[in-house]
Amino acid sequence: MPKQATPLPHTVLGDDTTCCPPLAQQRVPADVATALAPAFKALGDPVRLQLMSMIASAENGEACVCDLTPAFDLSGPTISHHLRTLREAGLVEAERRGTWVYYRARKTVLSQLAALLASEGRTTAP
Amino acid sequence: MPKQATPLPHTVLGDDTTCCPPLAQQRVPADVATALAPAFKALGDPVRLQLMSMIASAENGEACVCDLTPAFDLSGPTISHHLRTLREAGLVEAERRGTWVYYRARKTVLSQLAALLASEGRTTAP
DNA sequence: TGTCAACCTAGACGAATGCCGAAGCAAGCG
DNA sequence: CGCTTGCTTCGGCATTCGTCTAGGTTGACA
Repeated sequence: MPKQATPLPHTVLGDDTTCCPPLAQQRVPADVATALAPAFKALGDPVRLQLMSMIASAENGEACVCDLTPAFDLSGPTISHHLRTLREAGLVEAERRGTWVYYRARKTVLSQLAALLASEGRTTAP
Repeated sequence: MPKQATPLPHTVLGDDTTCCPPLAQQRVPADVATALAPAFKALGDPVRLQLMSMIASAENGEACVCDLTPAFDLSGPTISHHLRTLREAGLVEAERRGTWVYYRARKTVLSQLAALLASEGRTTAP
């Protein structure tokens, strides 16, 4: 019975992760770096960066794979593979509705990454 | 005399790149994605993410390699290779002063990446 | 000048990545 | 029921990546 109710077995990053003292303000510990690096790695490919943008900027916050795939000169399986990478990095989540699969951006995670890179957080508490 | 004053031949990203309508607000064009992806890829490794943080959060905004290397269980050349990757991604710049080499974070670039990931920019201009 | 220390470059090698075609599920439709 | 369409998974290559050891190159100092 390896079939269990494990809805999203991947998803390393949680929505509630309080992981975000700006990178330039406080040294990132090794374990945090290990947890966050996959997210940056997932964004470190032009195709995935575009996919991420297309999903995040889509109309209802979600995009159908059938709209994403024809935007590239790549095979369906390859796009699927990139989407899987984004999913496993915790950057998007997928949902099947009828025939089509929709991807939604996890904006909380994006915000965490943005906060980590931001130079000016609130540099000094008065 | 192939020795020329070529201080930083790599450095893809410029300080003045106006590359940053938030990813979730407007679809990232292919050429922009191609230009930015290497920066994210460079951050997509735990060691480099820590290096980046150590450099960016260092005292005078710069860190000596001699301080960075012993912080990891890795050989000197490996650290040097990671620093080179960060340098070629335009995230840091290096300078030799006497015996030691100092790395400085290019905070402008970091801010650009942060702005790209930020969900809330100023969503609608009134 | 010789020597030492700090750092980079060169070359090698196993592991991971990006890509594809083929095959497998899932939904819908005849 | 079977066929078609949408998407994923599987198995395979060629390429890139992370790491190492060995060998420079640069600067300081006796």
